[in-house]
Amino acid sequence: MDNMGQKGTQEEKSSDLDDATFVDIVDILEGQHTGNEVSIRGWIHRERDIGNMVFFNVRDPSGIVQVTIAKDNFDENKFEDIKKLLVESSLKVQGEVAEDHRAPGGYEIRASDIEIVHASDDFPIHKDQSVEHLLDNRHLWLRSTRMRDILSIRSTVFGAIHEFFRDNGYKEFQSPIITPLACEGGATLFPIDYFDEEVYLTQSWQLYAEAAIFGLGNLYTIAPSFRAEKSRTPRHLTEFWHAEVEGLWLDNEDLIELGEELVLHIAKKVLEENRNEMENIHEEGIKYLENLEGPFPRITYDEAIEKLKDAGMDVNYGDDFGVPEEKKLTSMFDKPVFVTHYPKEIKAFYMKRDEKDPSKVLGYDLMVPHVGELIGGSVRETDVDSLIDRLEEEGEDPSNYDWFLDTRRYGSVPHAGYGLGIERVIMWLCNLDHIRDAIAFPRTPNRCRP
RNA sequence: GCCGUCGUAGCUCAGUGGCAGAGCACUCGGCUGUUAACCGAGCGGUCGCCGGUUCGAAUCCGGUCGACGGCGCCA
Repeated sequence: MDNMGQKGTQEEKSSDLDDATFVDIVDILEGQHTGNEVSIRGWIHRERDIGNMVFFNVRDPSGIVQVTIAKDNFDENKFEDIKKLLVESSLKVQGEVAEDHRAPGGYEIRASDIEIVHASDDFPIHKDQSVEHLLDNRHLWLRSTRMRDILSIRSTVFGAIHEFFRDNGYKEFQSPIITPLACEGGATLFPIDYFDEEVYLTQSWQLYAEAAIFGLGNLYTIAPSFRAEKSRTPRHLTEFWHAEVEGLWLDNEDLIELGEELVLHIAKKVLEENRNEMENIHEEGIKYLENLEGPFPRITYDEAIEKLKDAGMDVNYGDDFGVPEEKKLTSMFDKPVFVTHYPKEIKAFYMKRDEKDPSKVLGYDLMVPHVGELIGGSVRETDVDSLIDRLEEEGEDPSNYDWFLDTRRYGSVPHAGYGLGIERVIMWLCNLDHIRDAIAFPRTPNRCRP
């Protein structure tokens, strides 16, 4: 750096921008710097040139403020260079902050000095944008205030999950991503070539966690899960972030409470940390979250079927709920709803049967409007012979699960756990039309780039 | 996997059998208070691809590829 070329040296001499202290734009908009000389750095969000004056809306990660550049304050060449800048050019600006009703946001910086950091090429995203174009240019669309807001909320959600489980004595445990095992019965796996052996990307951390709790105790994770299903819906990703938990000695009621408390904690943290983002993304959601408290309603599968029949829907005992059923059911409650005690035939092999009614399993789905299933959880089957029977019913070869079955051969104990789809939580909080906006670089059946 | 819609300029779209168009972006010119500024000019095309019908195809027909929307499957 001390070996810079001669070009521009004179300019740097007259500029304080190289060793300036930069302020966040949000603080200017909150009136903290009014009347003061400040420096900011960021990107040109919009640009208007009216001849002898130029207006930039400059964005940094905290906000957007108008910068006014009057020709009189700059030498002619510099002013011409500034006029030529395109949207998304990066720059440093020094100037006085003024409150002015003509400026968007009510404040502006009257520039006394500008350093062009990089003059942008013609930015591919303009005012007319199709879904396809924005997805093709996702790496650039991440600069939008919309994606910034959603991904800020996402960051809070991840933090809240870690905080909740750690505060409740759960340890973080990592399972392998590469695995020879299926886990969820129906879901399809992505095969990978592991030195000429076909193995898979994991669908779930659960089976490995069930082995680890016997030593470590209660566990959780946040990890990606992969599903090779060509699901063309607004609620599915092929790669999604999965919060999973496995706890010793838990029964179904404990597990319901653990799910409810997690969801309430996430909602509380987002309200605390992302009020501004929520106002931009889903203002009505703020009131909903403020009023959200436990307990959430709990109904059994049988009750759900009855309610749907009473509402005139054509459903029969034994059916799993499709989109129309989920919509109807969730619309009957003003909070997330737990549906418990599903028939064993429509649930995974590892779920424990209810002793009071062995046709049902001890587990639940937590459902919310617009998104569907947020959490799926269950008490785990602890009897090795029952597990083998269920695996055979699913057409699986129990010998592939031998190490897992060992967890039931050596001091088996009651335990339970659930999985939460984090993008679905974000979709619910932000009222997103599509789950792909809940993640920076979504992976769907038709798209795995950029 | 099934059903549907759409592929024309960098972007958003119009054109439905007879000269390839508009708005925005970009370039140039004008403008000292703009608000995704405005005014004038310019630049910009393998009409997704392959084949067929026709004197003539962006347009009609067959196929194919891609994207998007909905269902199913699941978190």
